[in-house]
Amino acid sequence: MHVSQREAEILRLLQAEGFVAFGQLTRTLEASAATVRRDLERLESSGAIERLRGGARLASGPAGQPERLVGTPFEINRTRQAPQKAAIGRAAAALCQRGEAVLIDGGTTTFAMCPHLEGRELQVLTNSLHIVAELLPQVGTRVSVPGGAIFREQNIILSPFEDDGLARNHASKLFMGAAAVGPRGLMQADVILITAEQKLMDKADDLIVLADSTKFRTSASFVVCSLDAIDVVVTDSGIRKDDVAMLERHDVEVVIAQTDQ
Amino acid sequence: MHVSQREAEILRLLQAEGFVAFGQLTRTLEASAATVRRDLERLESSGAIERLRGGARLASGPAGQPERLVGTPFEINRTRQAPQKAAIGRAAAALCQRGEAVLIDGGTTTFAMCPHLEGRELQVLTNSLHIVAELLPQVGTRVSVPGGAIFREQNIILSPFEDDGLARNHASKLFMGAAAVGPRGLMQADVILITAEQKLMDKADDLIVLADSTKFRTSASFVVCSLDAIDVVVTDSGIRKDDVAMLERHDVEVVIAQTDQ
DNA sequence: CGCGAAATGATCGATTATGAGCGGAAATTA
DNA sequence: TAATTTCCGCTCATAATCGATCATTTCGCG
Repeated sequence: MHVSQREAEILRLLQAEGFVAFGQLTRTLEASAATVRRDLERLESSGAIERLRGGARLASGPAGQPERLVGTPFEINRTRQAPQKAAIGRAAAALCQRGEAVLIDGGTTTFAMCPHLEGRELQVLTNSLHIVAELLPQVGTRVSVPGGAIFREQNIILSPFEDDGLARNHASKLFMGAAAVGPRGLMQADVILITAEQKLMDKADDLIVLADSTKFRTSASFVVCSLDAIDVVVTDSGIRKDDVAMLERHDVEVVIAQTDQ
Repeated sequence: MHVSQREAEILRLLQAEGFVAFGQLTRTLEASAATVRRDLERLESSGAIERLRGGARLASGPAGQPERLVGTPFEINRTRQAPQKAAIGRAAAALCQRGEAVLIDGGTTTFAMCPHLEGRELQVLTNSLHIVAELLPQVGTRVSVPGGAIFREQNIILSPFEDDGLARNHASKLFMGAAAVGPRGLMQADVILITAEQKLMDKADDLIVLADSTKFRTSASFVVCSLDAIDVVVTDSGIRKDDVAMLERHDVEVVIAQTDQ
């Protein structure tokens, strides 16, 4: 069994149980104690897990919130392309004017904006409880949510009705993630997001899409809107020239976030 | 079972019951008395719990465990009358039919219902983010929220508009806390709660008030509704006979939760 | 095939968690 | 008040874990 296999297995066990005992790992991985120890060291320094005497558990997020939520698709996705998402989040946050009213759709890329919104005194409306939890401690930021049922899988609020309590709501910018972006437009993998996102789009002047560069080389099931509806795309330096050209042909402004720093 | 698991379980039991007996801990944790003792010592020195002869209870005072929430009115209030609130929460949860749609107003007493709602497959609508966070991990429970702005102080969602996205919403029961209950009716200390609670009352058939017995011997600034509007009061055995008589004169059913067990 | 780097396994001393036993303190009961 | 029960704090022995070091194996590469 190889390093990557063992690490994957450790994370799998952790997501299933929340905690793994040291002895259990040496047995299920069929590796020596020293090896397991080194695996755990590596995972800890990468920030994925937290070691305690006798075993390890998933790292509690930046806020140390209830461990109930770890192991969700959201948490797993969050670690993918993490440096790129962080850079994109910072660049997107920089687009906000002080005191502005903005909408932030759910997703791990838009979530990366949150740490950089502190002190901008924004009025944020979001359907993502992850984002709510992240923004709530920021004293200057005002947070609102639409009405509706909470979908556990995505941890977002969706209303089956036209009426979501936001009829009077309006914002200058809408920040939205994407499963994929291609010539046919912005795509999502989950059908229940479509109507919710279209409702949000009606409420905002500008649509700003956050998508790391891998999103341009893939595809997803459902088209949310065409490229013409997009005003700005924030991505990372891995984006290809022809994708930039494709976006600019549709009058989309392309912001490339620098991952360094 | 390991340290972190045991500590989490102790805190979970404490939240549900308000008090745990020493013998109960050794049995449910399947650990020796010495180990349980050491766990309690650790939790006590961290300020999370308070030990007393025969068991432990939640620390009264400004020292909850997630640092974020320390000092908030909610956390301070939560430990007041904790065993009584836990008993009231259990009794109130028992009033719910399987699969029922209920409204739960924010507050520390209504919050105490949450651990006992698991497995009842309820459809819960609440304006309290504390309750949302507590109910979300329960797989059978469906959670909805109204639209509106989030007030950091109370951690609840309030809408300044008539329209809160819940026009089509209805429930058979509304569970509500109170700052005080007296001859003039149900009282709250915070004025911004009044209109929100009146909106909720319109959506439910029955109003069930959760109030520990100390709430009958105090007063608060704002009257939300008269006693006649209340259908059931759930309280603890500390309530005085004349208060019970007062409630029954207004056709209020009184449920007295037993703290023991 | 040989070399070097990386990964793995084994060992040792130190630290820590756990369980059992004991004497004393507190609460209960007679 | 005295006897009894229960609980608490303490010590000690045992077992597991940890960090570090060193030998061995595996793998990649020329």
